[in-house]
Parts: sequence; structure tokens; C-alpha cells
Amino acid sequence: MPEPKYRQIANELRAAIRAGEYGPGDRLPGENDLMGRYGIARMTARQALGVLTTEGVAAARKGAGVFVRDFTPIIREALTRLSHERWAGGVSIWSADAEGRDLSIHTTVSETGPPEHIAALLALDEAERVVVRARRFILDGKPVLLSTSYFPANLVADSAIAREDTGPGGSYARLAELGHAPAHFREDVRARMPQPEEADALELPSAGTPVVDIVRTALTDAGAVIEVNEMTLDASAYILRYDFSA
Amino acid sequence: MPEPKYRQIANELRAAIRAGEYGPGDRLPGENDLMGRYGIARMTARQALGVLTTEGVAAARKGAGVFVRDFTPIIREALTRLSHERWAGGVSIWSADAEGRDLSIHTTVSETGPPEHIAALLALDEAERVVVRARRFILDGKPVLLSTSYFPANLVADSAIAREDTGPGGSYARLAELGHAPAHFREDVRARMPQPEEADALELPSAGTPVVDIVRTALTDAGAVIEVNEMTLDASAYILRYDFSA
DNA sequence: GAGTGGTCTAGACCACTCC
DNA sequence: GAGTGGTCTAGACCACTCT
Repeated sequence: MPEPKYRQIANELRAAIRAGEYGPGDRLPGENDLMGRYGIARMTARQALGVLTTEGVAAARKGAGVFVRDFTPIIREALTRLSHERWAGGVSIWSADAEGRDLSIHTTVSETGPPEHIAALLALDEAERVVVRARRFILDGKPVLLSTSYFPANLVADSAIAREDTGPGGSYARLAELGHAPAHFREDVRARMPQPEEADALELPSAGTPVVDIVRTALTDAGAVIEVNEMTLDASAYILRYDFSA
Repeated sequence: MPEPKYRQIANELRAAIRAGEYGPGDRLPGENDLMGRYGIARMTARQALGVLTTEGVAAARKGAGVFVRDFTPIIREALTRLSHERWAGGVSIWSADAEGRDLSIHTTVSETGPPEHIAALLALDEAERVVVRARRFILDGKPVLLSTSYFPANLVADSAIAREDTGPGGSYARLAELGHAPAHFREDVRARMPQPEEADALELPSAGTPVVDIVRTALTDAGAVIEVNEMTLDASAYILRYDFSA
């Protein structure tokens, strides 16, 4: 078979989208349309549409149809957001992303023994504990980011970092007050397909949307790791921007 | 339906993988196995396995079976690789990634009118032309990166940048000799599912592997953009590392 | 040649949205 | 209620790999 039917049909639809015949948000021909138009079985029509949803080009809405997806990512400026001026001035580092959009954050704080890989990054003994700040960011009604921050409990347990509201400037301003101001950052970025729990939490379409993992470690000027922040982002919602010099 | 059969089966297989019953490279129960074991139709077994391949957890090899995927990403140090010392010392910026692995690069060079978005980034007039360096990076026999660099033709047309072999230190060393040493960089990173042509060029499994787009702009100390580099990476092959200070 | 995944048909029932 | 996508069956033939 040179090219299977379902691929040919997917190609035709993709070409039509690229040509602008269908714009973002437009409804594509559905399963029944394709069955009639090409004289194929339902499962074959589904396969064709499955190609486009897997590519992230289209998304199906049960009972409604298959629609061309719309992308309007926000730009996450890695350096600006973490600049000293920013949090020292009492501004949340998250406000950088929200720019006139509706951002809400759900926070839960706890204290536990650290997962193994976190203990290693924070250079903690087995017995030591960590304060965990788990957050969920909802932008314009849609969750876009899951974030889990780990701090050594012996450093921050008595500070606002262990409370839901960390106060003006957030955790980093409090760390500075405690004499552990973050000075250097490392962000390790990778992309992958989400696990079901993540797809659920981020309300991702059933396929076609990768997530981005960012593992950020924050270090003091003395080189001590004082925070590890694991983030999982809806990849379709973000562009990550890094500025640096030679 | 609380949970469809194919999802239940996918969940069981995923749990078995997480529990270590199946390790990287191991063969999973195939379509026929699942049909027998659960008393389901072929299409339903396929759906179950499809969940895992879409998640990137497993990959099917025609005629052989469905196998748990193996990930051994390489760390791409964004800053180290672009440090002045590096290319000024005659070292390729790509050698950073390869560390004892087999890297080969296919290069083609051409000169054309720039695509619209490139012309905008390079601040070029319509009439001006660009030198285009298109490269394909093959690591241990598998393509992992597609790269297309654009330079203003009026600056580099007579230099080694317009030839396949740019000489020691690469394009950046040549730019420096021409008085346009890159001093600042911006990398815009996003992740998405590949288009068929890209999946082909990167030899990606039919689903489950996102790509990462990096658009890098290089600026001189005077603030002039002297290169735009569009890269597309096999996301499963890379971790991107960014180090910076507050 | 046996076993594998890949494609395809022609039906069916269901849950969901509102074209 | 009509139309939509989601799930599922029980067959079939094919191309591919080599368990």
C-alpha cells in the first residue's frame, strides 16, 4: 500500500488547513462527512481525524465536532521574571506572564521527607525534611502550569514560605531576608507527552499536546542550593524566552 | 461508561511498566495477546496499545512487537556552548553535546530571499538576500536536530560562512573576524507535535514524540541582529540547560 | 512459515451537545 | 430529537520481521 486511505484523507485536510480553508476554531468535516464523501467505514474516518488530533492540529469535542486548534502562547521571560529587582521590589515573579490576563493561583503547603531526587539536588541528609509548595496556575480559566517547590525545612519552616501567603515579593524576598538570597539559577528544560494525571490536571485535549518540564534549582551566592522547583507546563500555552551573553 | 475497556487495559500496562515489570526495550503483550487475555476485538487491543504509544511510553515496530521506549537524552548547555571562549578557541559549538558519541553533520548552503518572519527578525529590506545554512545532525546514527541559519548576505557572502566548511570556530569565529562578533543571544523555546515531514526527517516514532523549536537570534554588541537560527529537535533526545544569575 | 503490527469493513450502541 | 464523536465487535487481507 503506497499511502493508506486514512493518511491521504488526513493529508488533504491538513493541506486545506494550511491553505487557510479552515482557520483556528473552525469546524472540520466530521466522521459522518468523511464516511459519505470518501465511502469509507467509520473507523477509517476516525483514523484520519486521529492523525490531525495526534499532531495537535485539531481537537475533538464530544457531541460537537472536530475543530482546528487555536494557539496564542504567552511568553515566559526566564531572566526578567527572576531578576533581583523584581522580587526585591515586592512584585510577584508570576505577574510577568499574566499581562492583562486573568491569572489565579491555587497553593497548598506541606512539610514532608523529600523525594530521593530532590534530596540529592538539595544536598540533604535522609532525615532532613522539606517544605513543599504545590501550586496550580489558572490563566483565563484554563490551567496552564503545575509547580512544586521544595525548600530545606530547617531554613524556612518558621518563615512565611511555610504559609500559603508568602507576602510581597514572594518566597525569594523571604529567602533574602533569611540571608539566603537566590543568586544563580539553573533551568533544565525537556518536553514529553503528558501522563494521564497531568493531562487531567492541565485539561489537555486527549492527544496532540506535549508538556514541558522545567526543573529549576536556585543557588545562593555561596553556591548552596536553597530551592528546587519542578514545573510542568501546557506546551501549547508557552514560549520560553532566555536571554544571555557570549 | 465509567472507564472504557481500552483505557483500563492501557492503565494496567502502564502500571506494570511503572512497577518495573517491563523495562526499557522490553516487549509488551501484543495485539493478539491482549485479544486472548481480555477477550476483546483487535481494534480494541490496538486502542489500548495506542494510548501508550501516544504517550510516548511505548513504540510499535511492525512485524516485531510493541516495546517500552528507552530515553537517554543529552544535555545541551545553552550558555557553555555559546561562550566566547569556545568558538574563539576554534572549537565547534556542537562538540559540547557530542561527548564521546558519534556525531555527523550534513550541511547545505544557499542564498535566497528571506522568508518574511526571518526578514523581520534580521531587520532586512525586501530586496536584501540571506545566506542560508541548513544542517542535519545525526547522533549515533539517528537524526536528532534540524537547523537552519540565516545571515545577511551583504555581510557574509564573501566569507567562509557561505561555504560548507566554515573553518575553525565556525560561523561565529568568522563573524568576529568580519567585525560582527555575536555578543548577545536570545533563545525562544517551544514544544509541539511534529509535522509529517519533520517526523520523517527526524525518524520519530509515529506518535508520542514531540519536537522542540528553538529560535535563536544573535546580536552584536551594537544590538544588530546578525543571525537567526531556527532549530527543530527530537524532544526525547535532549535536555536544554540554561544557567543565569539574578 | 509463524507471528507481528497496519489497514479496513459494516455494522452496533452510547453519551454528549445543540452545528 | 438530530447530529456528533466515543466505544466496540468479528471478521478480513496485507507487509513486515524473525520473539
